Amino acid sequence: MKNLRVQLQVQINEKIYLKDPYSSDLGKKILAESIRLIDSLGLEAFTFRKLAKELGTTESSVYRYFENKHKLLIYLTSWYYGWLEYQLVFSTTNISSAEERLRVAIEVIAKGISYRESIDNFEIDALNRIVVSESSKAYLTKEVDDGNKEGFYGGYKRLVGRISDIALEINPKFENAHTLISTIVEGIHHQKYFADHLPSLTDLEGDTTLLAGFYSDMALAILHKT
Amino acid sequence: MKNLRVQLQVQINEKIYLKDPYSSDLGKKILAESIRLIDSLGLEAFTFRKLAKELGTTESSVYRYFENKHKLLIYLTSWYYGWLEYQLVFSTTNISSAEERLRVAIEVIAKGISYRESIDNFEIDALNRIVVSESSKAYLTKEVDDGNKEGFYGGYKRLVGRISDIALEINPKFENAHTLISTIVEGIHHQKYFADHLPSLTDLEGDTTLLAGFYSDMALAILHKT
DNA sequence: CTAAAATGATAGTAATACTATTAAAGATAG
DNA sequence: CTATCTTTAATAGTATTACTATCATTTTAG
Repeated sequence: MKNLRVQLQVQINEKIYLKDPYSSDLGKKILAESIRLIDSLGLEAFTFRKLAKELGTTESSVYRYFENKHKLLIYLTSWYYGWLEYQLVFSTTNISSAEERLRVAIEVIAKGISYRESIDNFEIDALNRIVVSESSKAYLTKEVDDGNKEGFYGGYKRLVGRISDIALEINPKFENAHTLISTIVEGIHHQKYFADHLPSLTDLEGDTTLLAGFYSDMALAILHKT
Repeated sequence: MKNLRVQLQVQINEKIYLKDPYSSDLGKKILAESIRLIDSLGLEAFTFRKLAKELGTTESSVYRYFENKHKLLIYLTSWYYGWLEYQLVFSTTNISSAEERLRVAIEVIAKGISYRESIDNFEIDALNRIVVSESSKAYLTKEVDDGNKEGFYGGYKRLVGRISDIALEINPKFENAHTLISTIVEGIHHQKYFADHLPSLTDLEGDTTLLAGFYSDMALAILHKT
């Protein structure tokens, strides 16, 4: 096993970008800095002009990589879900119990990406926060159907599909696996946001273990009931 | 009982608007037309200029009522949740079984507002769609904490609080009532959206009875398990 | 060393998100 | 019924956003 070096790369749908940001230095800097800026300004106040200024480059250079900030957001969330999928597969192989695998899967979603897992020097905490507070804007738009046809949401769908399969192992007759899992994934994000900003809408305080515990219990309760 | 006439009015936090849209004809037209326009253009492409044009009035007149389109969105969702709260109270009084009340409550959320209930001549279907696809943008913003301090999200919180109370009647020891209910309310909206736009993330096809059934079963499963 | 690719510099346009000012209409009170 | 107060309309203007285009310069790869 010596000298085993794995080049791990999240595969992103090519239609999301104009030019692969991983193909150049500037591209990678655009990703890293946009994570920092979107996190600090919020998606609405974030602009390519501000991004370019932070990077000491020009607007037109940024536009060479992404058509607009919405596509960039889709890129970032796709990257995130791609990474989580890897995380998920990695953490659940060799666990024979489907119930245990479901618990682990939900924990992965609740924990998000952690520092030691990340290869690129993105600010992972910031990316986690972006996913919590901005990711639903990636699909809550009038262009969702076109984007869906182009496969922009494939990463998210695959993740939900994979966990749904685990749920179906637990109860093959359960008819709402996708509904259940997408509810849980969205739920985790919303509860984290509520814990930080609208605490009367939640009982949790942002503790990811408790959060994962709640949703695991809920999933198992309904999977066993039906 | 003859001549019983009730003036039903949803109470809206005064800080949301600059001038009460219910206080004038133009104000009411702004509400009605903005519902139609936001539904057809989406929030991003919706502007006060376009709204004014549709109404045959001017931008500055619209700005006299609302500071910006975000506040207008908050107004519309507050109105919606205020109405739903009334709906909820009305539909659940005189039901002695807490379980049955929870089922009815979830059905109310899933069904949204229906035509015969509406007093103002808003396009109710359009408002229901706006809530599904735009309402989370009302709080997913950098200004959420200020807005929360001003009480902008009171309607939503009260609704969740009320249904949580029903859940607690069923199981007084349940510690995650708010988490459960806000998950369900958000879940209902997301599942409706997924059914229309990202069907592989759901198993339901937009049938509100099935949707309500799923979430009721889920709620009761976890309320009884714990 | 040269060609090709990538970036930088600069400019420009249409639309957005407002604010301000003044004129005209409508309602209301004495 | 007129004076006045409020509301709306008309017009203008500003800073910013969201791009697109062009061309010069630098970097990189063969």
